[in-house]
Amino acid sequence: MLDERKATILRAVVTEYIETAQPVGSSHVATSPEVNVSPATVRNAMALLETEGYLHQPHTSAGRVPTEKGYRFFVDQLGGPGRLGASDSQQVRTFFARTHGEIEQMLADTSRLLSSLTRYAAVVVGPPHEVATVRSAQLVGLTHRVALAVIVLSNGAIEKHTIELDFDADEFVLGAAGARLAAASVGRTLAEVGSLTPQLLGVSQGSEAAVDRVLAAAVDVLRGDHRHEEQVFIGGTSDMAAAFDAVGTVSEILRILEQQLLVVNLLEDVLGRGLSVAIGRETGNEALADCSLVVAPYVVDGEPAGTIGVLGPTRMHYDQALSAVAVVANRLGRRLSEG
Amino acid sequence: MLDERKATILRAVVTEYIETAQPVGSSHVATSPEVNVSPATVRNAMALLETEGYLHQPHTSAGRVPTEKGYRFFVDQLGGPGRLGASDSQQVRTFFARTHGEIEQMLADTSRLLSSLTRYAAVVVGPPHEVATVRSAQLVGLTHRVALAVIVLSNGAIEKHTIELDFDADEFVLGAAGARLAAASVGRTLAEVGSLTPQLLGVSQGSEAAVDRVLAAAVDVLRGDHRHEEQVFIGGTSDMAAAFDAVGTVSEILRILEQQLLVVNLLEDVLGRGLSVAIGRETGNEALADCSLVVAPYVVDGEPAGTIGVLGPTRMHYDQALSAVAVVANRLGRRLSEG
DNA sequence: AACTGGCACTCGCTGCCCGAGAGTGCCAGC
DNA sequence: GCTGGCACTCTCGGGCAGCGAGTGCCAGTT
Repeated sequence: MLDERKATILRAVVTEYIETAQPVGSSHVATSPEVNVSPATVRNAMALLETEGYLHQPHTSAGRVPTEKGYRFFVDQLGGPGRLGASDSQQVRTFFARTHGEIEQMLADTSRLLSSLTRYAAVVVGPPHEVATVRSAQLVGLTHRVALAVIVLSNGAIEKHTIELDFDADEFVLGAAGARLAAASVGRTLAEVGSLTPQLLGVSQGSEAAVDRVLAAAVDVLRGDHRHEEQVFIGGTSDMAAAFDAVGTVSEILRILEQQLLVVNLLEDVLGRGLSVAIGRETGNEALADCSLVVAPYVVDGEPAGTIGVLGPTRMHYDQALSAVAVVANRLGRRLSEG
Repeated sequence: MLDERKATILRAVVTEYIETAQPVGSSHVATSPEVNVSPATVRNAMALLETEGYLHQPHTSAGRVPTEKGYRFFVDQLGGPGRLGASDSQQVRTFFARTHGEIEQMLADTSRLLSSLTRYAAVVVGPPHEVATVRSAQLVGLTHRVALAVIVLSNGAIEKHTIELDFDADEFVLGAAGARLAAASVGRTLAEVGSLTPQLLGVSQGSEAAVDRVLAAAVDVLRGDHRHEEQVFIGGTSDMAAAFDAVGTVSEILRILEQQLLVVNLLEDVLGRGLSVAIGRETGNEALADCSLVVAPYVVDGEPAGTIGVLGPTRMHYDQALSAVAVVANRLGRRLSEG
């Protein structure tokens, strides 16, 4: 489709534009070491590249700027993530050697790591709580008619839900209900717990009506809420902002990032289309027309568990971003697998 | 200090500048209804206001712009928060009528409410976990040598800490240790639990050495961590961004907001100085020279529990921001008091 | 046939000038 | 003590020229 020379020239234009953010002209390309032809030849090639849709000319007598198609070619011919620079990979190594403790803290720190590596905004989507199994369940009374269901999951995450009761439940009732909830749910996933009602209620032996009512309320709450549970951690918005020059664009992007559910869907949609890079409108969001998104899933215990990604301008350093995302996803998955 | 006329003129300049972001000239001020003197008189007054440091002239033959001192006068003479507009106070009312459930969710939603009311960035600092008392404590095993201490507090918040053990603890040991931890900590504050070691270990009766070791590790972790526990929720960064015109400024502000600890200290420092508005450098942070901060504490069960605030440009709508912050702080405190 | 050098052309950018307009300070008069 | 008037300052926008980067095309060379 593109012969070797045109590919080289396109590559040079994209690289240069990513670096300088200025339209790049033929003579500049001709000085590049990989291209040893005259500016005139470059001009012919660039004119062709423009008619084929890889480049765009803001106005006559300006240099060329890559189109989305141009970036797409550039990214495709990179052929997957490369190796990380020495200091960066050192940073990743020490980060994962040092980090420990709560999973949320770790994911939040990971988003900071990723943004510090790439200098763009980083998104880390936590593992969905559905796949983890329940380790412990407990009901704790807060006020007369409000109790808290606290469920510890096998990956160290905690689900908590307030339960509003329409009657006073004393400590004893809550304790009994909690014990039965625990007995019925430990070892199962939250989804299973949610669809557990009939059997669970069937266990009723002492048949304290109050206990049954508490249990019903608890399971009800758990069933209702186990859907939008992916946690999202976003870091490096300041770096992202610095990469754009219109404050309006920045504001729009921030508005997107504020809607966590939307961000999760965005990443998973891109991943679902089998992409690891979405360029401009490929993200499926008009407001991100000037952005690119680099994503990767991470795998915990052999199962895809979550997604991480980097959001920057279309003129991002794709090679760096790809390697950083790949390495971090890999290490994060391994770290979470060992528990 | 300022006679009535100069005060009126200063007020008019500030109001006008907040509205238009353009330097305001004498003739424009003279058309304002509160000021019925000629432009020439206004000019004299404005020249004085400038020498006294309330106004600044970007260049000869431009209008005047308020200085920090000018804004300060303006804010002081507002004399506290006014009433909220009808639709805004309706929005607050329905928000607090509808909201329920987890405290974190409520605080996060509150930050969104506040940013939607003011169109600036909103910061909500959660209650410190030190003051709440422990309702329930539990140890749950995650892997062979990692356990999770789950502590439910009276305000519905949850503290969780991973405990890394240097030996294998079975379910029985964890259960026993958890029970003793619960017995010793329920009803106390986390700070008290942290300084509890001697007595707690003294209770040892069955004297299982493993149980004691787990307990020691647990208390150790709890003592170490009960300091920086205020959670921070930030909303409306996109609105904030839209209020500035230099992308560099926005990026710097975002960098501040990304450091949650710094934000907490910022708000509490301002509050500690007895201010409810910090203008420009009054915030104590050079990077916020173009920003103002409106803060208010909220009170739960008669005790100051946390802080909320709004961060916008120095030319913010102080009256709106003040009322919004005051009303939301008030309602939030009441909402959290009733549990 | 393909590449190259040369050339004419386009067009944005910069600097300059100039006039309009907004705003000021000051002064004399009421 | 306020006001109208006036001269002055300075920004802003338009118009214009020169520069330079960049282009397309063509004829010549290999």
